Amino acid sequence: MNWTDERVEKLKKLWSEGLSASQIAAQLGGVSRNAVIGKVHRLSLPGRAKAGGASPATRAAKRSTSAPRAPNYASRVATRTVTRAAGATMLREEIEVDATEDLQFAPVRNVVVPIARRLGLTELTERTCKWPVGDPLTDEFHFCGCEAPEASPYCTYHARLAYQPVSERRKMR
DNA sequence: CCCTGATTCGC
DNA sequence: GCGAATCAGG
Repeated sequence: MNWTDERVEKLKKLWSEGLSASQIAAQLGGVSRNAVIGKVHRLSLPGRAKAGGASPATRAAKRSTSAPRAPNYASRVATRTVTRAAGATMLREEIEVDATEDLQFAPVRNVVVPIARRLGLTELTERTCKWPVGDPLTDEFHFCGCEAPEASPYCTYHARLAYQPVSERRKMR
């Protein structure tokens, strides 16, 4: 892919908004984060004040991170690790109870869905949960994005919903 | 290990 | 000019 005017402008915009190089690369498509960084240099755009970790976006996200923890969060996903407050896709973490799934599958009340990272299709990696959430036709659509065990497309919670052993189905009733 | 931006240098 | 490889860091 070559740097058309449109792509360069988008790059400038996103970069000035504080998105990371990899995020920008994902949105532009067809380029690596290195390509983005290289281009940023060539355009002699202002670099980040401090390299590494704390980008503006990161700080902003961290600030709004102290959301109230859901009441009985630990019921069956207690061992889930939810430490990933930062990442390539630095999107605000949200505690959310997925009402739809509860109504559809869960017989047990108060089962809290793990923190969704609200990832877009392009931000998924090998170890992010690919459980789709919401209507793909709306912009609310995203993926769970929680940490998934190696070789699994879903996090432990969603894997249960995806692959239901007969034994588990009985419990569901 | 995950990620970040910065730099270098062959193409 | 481009961007992969590498470096340096959280």
